[in-house]
Amino acid sequence: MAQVPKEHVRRRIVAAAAHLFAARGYAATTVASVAARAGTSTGNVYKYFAGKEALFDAVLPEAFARDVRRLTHARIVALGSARDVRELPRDARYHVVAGELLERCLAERERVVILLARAEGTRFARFAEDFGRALVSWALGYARRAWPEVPRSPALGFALSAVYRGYLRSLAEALMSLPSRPRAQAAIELLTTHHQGGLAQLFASLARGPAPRELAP
Amino acid sequence: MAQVPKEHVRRRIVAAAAHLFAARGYAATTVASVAARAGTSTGNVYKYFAGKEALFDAVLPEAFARDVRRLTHARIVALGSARDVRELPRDARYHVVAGELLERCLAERERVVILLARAEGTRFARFAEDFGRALVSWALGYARRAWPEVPRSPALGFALSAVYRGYLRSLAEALMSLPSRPRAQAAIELLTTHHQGGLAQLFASLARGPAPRELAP
Amino acid sequence: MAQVPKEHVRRRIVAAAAHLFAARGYAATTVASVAARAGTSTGNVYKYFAGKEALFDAVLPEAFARDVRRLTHARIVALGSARDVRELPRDARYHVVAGELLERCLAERERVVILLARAEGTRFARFAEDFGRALVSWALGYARRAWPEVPRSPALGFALSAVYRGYLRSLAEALMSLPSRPRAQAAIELLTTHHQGGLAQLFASLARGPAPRELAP
Amino acid sequence: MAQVPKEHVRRRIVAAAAHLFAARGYAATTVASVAARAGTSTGNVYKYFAGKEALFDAVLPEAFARDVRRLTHARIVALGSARDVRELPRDARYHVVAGELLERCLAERERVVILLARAEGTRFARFAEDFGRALVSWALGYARRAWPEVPRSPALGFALSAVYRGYLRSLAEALMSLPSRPRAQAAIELLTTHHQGGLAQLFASLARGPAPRELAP
DNA sequence: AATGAATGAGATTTCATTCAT
DNA sequence: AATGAATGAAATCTCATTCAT
Repeated sequence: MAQVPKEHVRRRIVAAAAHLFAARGYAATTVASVAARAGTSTGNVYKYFAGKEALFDAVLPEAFARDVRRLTHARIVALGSARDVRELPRDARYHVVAGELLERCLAERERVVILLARAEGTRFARFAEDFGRALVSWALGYARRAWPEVPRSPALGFALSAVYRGYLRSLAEALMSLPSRPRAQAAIELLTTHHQGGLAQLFASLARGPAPRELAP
Repeated sequence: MAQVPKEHVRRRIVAAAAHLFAARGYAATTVASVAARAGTSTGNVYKYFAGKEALFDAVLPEAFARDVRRLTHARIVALGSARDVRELPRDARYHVVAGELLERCLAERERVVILLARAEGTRFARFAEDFGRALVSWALGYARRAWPEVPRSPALGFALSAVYRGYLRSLAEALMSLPSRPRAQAAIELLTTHHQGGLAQLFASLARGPAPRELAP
Repeated sequence: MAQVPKEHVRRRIVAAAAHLFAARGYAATTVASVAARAGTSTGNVYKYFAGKEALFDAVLPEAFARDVRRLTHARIVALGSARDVRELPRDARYHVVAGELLERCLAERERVVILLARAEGTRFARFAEDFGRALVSWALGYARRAWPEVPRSPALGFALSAVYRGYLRSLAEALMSLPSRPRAQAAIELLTTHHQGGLAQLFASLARGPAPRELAP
Repeated sequence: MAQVPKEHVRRRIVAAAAHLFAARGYAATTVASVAARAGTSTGNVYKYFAGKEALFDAVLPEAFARDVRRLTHARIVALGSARDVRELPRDARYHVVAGELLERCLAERERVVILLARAEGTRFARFAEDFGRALVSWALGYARRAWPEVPRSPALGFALSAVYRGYLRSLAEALMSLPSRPRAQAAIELLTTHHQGGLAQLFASLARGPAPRELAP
């Protein structure tokens, strides 16, 4: 047998990498610093991972990004397909981030942060941007049912995408900064309330009509 | 040899650096690329600036950050001190980013972007975070006058700070992505509407009272 | 102007690399050793070449390999198409390596050596082997006209290919070891005499012709 | 723990090393790959050998190189001391590589290959070159008896040495590439025929004897 | 004795900074 | 003042060698 159980070290390396990637970003994190934080040597990291990229893949597998996308889409569809927000189960109301998605976000904080805000230099560099755009198109579909008069414009397209990206980033940072689970969840609910209140106000002002009774997702 | 006025070259270097820092971030920008874009040589950059950090200081002087902070604070105070939003001059209504601050943002897009979103690796790395926190404390003071029942909680503190940072970031990205002045301004107005609508909704829900007639800054 | 003419340094680097690649092989040569021999620093080598591979390409461009192949083929065709060796011009007689090919070999000794014997780790790793096989097939075509009874066998195929590769290698080494041009040329002629005498003997013995009267050990 | 006889493991390690050194060369072979092929661990290799060099010594002991040298010399002396080639025993005739030497070559292919062609980076790096020179001096002695007019010249010295080295290398490659014993032996005979025919031709031409009637390309 | 994880020196490559011209 | 070649420190990655189990 070897002197330390392999799996133990591997986990320590992945944890160290996740922490540092989330804290400083992929590019600014050196393999040496990961090794140091994991309590091992630079060379040894390469016993477990083929290289820095492979280490990143272990921290943030493609499947994770897929899940985030899928779960988010599912939430939007669920919220949007309800004829009226009042039909939604009480605690799901207004919340894009709820259910399984919320669980994942809380359980895998660092991954969410990296995916949404620290992926510079990786294949997910554009994820937040692309995802923001996708969210906008999903959300616009829903919004048009409530406010059919909402016009199209480049500025609006940009603003919505920025708003969604900002929302996602905020979620990521909440997960990052609030180690206690209930606090993180509370913050997410506040952020979502803000996000949706903002969208409602935005669409209402564009439609020049009165604020709708029920809010956008 | 050449009697090119020093100031001319210096400005070209600063402009090139501002552009590249804003586009790729401080760390990812090489001095060589700045020199190339400025149409001069690497070595010559060091005739004008002591090093990469000094170049950054020239692009984004402490005074600029101070101005952003001061002008923003002034706006918040102005909005908050009005007994009623209806007292505000018409076109300033609801807008944190307006007046001189808006002018500066539009005129010096790149600096704002760098300050709020591309400062990784510089002494402003935490600016957005700290600034977000400051905005929160200013805004909370105002909010408490309108919704005295709003409780204090770490989650709320964090959420507000995140919301403000997200707002600032969105502004930065709007400035970055929309080169046309009217579009950038339109996007900023939409972002501000969203931001303030969101805050109103957030405070209202916390106060469990009805949404107020007039919105928070 | 810079402190040293660029072209001068570039040439020194290429020359140093050519020397070391030829002496120790590509893989065993470090960029640092090339830089040292060129009288410069490791980092500076990268001002002139994108990397070790690019440096190799500069030392041994694809075109050089193509020329060696083409000129050799042309010689074999020229020799083989003569109905009788006695028809060949006096000084071309017997010589695969003559004319332009000989010139290139003498003028670019190190490149020939690298191509034929020190290319491990580069895209020319298999050049000598492939080239040997090609030479065999060209030469066998000619040989069958002179000795139609020559049989086919794996051992013969292998032996011919080895003989040709050995011949090429010898040429390379002659070029390497004999700095004086007349000596190198003299050695090449001797090597060619040996090579061709050996082939004649080989084919003759296979054709069951008489063994020559005299034999060297 | 395990009471596997030490000698068994040792042999497996040496065999694995011999195979890999012959296939890829000393420098390109990693100790880990040797261990893997031997079905043991890297660490354990160091229980049997002080290091990579010691492992090489075990694969290719000085005695082996000495034997190759001695047996070859003996063959040359035997061939050279016969007043006439016709006095030699039939199957030894013309063959430098025959008898015990041939046996050793066939039985210990890998070692011969390493010694003659894959010793880059070891103390035998120059063996082939030195050995070629030695062969030349032995052979020249013999040749002068048959062709007393053969002149001395640096080019001739070099050419002979190259020819011998090429011959040795070819033998090594035949041993490498032809796993079947009869084929390897057949190839060796063909290579030897070529080698000796070439020498005869070479000496004859130097002695101003007539060119042979037929010539290969 | 055996394992394979761990180490650290060295290789390639990048880039802020310096320096000769 | 201007140039861009030169330098050297640091990052990624490999591998011979050591060591805890």
